[in-house]
Amino acid sequence: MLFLQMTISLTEENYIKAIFNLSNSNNIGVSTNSLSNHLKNKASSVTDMLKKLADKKLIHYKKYKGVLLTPKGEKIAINIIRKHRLWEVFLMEKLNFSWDQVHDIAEQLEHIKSDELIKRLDNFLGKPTLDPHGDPIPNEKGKFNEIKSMPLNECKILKEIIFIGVKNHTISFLKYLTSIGLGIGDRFRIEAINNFDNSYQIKVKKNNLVFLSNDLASNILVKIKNE
Amino acid sequence: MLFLQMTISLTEENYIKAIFNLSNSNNIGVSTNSLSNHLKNKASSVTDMLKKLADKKLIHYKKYKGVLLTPKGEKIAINIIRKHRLWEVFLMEKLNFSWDQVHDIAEQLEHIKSDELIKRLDNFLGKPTLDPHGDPIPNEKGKFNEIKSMPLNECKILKEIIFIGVKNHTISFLKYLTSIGLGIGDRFRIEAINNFDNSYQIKVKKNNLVFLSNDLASNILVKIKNE
DNA sequence: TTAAATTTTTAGACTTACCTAAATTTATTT
DNA sequence: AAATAAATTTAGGTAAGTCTAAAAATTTAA
Repeated sequence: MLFLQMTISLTEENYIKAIFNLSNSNNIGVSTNSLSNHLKNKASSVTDMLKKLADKKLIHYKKYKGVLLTPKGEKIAINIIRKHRLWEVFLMEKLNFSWDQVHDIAEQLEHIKSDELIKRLDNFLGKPTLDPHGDPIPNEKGKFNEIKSMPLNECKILKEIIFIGVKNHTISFLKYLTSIGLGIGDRFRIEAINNFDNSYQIKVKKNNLVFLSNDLASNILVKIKNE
Repeated sequence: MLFLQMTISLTEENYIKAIFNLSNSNNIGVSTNSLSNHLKNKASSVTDMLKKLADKKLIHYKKYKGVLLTPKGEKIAINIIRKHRLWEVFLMEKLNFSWDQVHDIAEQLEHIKSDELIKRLDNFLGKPTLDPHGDPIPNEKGKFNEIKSMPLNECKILKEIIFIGVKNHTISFLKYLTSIGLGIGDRFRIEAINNFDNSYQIKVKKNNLVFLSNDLASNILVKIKNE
């Protein structure tokens, strides 16, 4: 049995990435026009490429109906995003670029083909889980750390949650967090959710229970630990 | 007055690099066939591209006569080589790749377009002048450090010379160099060349005169300081 | 629910970078 | 200096990825 390694062109990679980025969590297909706008190509060119990607089983495509990535296509998209974000970390942390300079360069670097390179780059950077813009970096298996702001829509009472950042960067907010004993990197569990005002009671490691108002909770970024 | 930035495709870059690498120091044009072999393209394809590069004033091309790079073309070639070698240093020194793994990856990375990136990478790596294979890395202006093994064919008596490496890596050779007071990084001047046996007398900084046999001299790598 | 507007696809063409086969030029031999 | 061999170019064709213009399907609105 012979397995041929399907090659994916740079252009195809860009279409796959665009489809991924334009996909909503609701499973509504991405329209030809939105891809056309996003990629700055004519809609007719998009249609041509969609046929090609469908032939390669990277997308589900029904004429006039918009597209979604297949699992195979999604894996490719996530890998490109992983590479993009790791390179952004490299550019900012090692080469001291500012956040507004890195995108265009990472856009080129994300297409470099070498799994070993990305493995080593990941290690070199200390296996970061967030890029400099605060976007999550999927791991080698394509798994994203779930980074959300509270309130969490699912029941996460049982899982360990890590406090990884804030939306509101005012000094007073940061001081308040410190005063209640919540620092970046702290792990906690939700002990109770008060349905009346959507406030939380959380237990920070080695500390007492802490009360979080919904307003406060919605300004912190958390990561739900990968299983 | 409007200056249009000429864009050079990846393919064109590879042709320019190939022409540079196949050019001898004697000014004999590179043949279509040698490019065809080197690039693994048919000779007819090479001819097509040569016409295109000539239109862009990147090469001097006369039908049936072979090609040479114009100063403009050479500048581009040297910049690609600079990028390639800097990335190789990065891959080996920062990501711990072995020398046989880096070429293919650097072959991709050399085409990333960003002057600022290369400037910062160069700094990050400590502005190296040699890549891991011992090949010289041209500086930002495209100037190569002259790295040669002795005997030097030109008269370099007056210039300061830096001892930067050895061809022969045996312990006994290295021990001998140490014993005569010559270590890597040492600067010296040639004080005399003995025409009879092509041996040298050199003056190492702050030391006495040292005698170098031709045999010994031809096993050390030196850099003639850029003016 | 039919007409109008919008979206998407089809059809046909262009450019880049490649190919094969044939023609031409240059180099080598006798 | 012909004749042959080798190198190079020309001519015509292909695939990828784009385009414009026109046709078809879908959606929106009267």
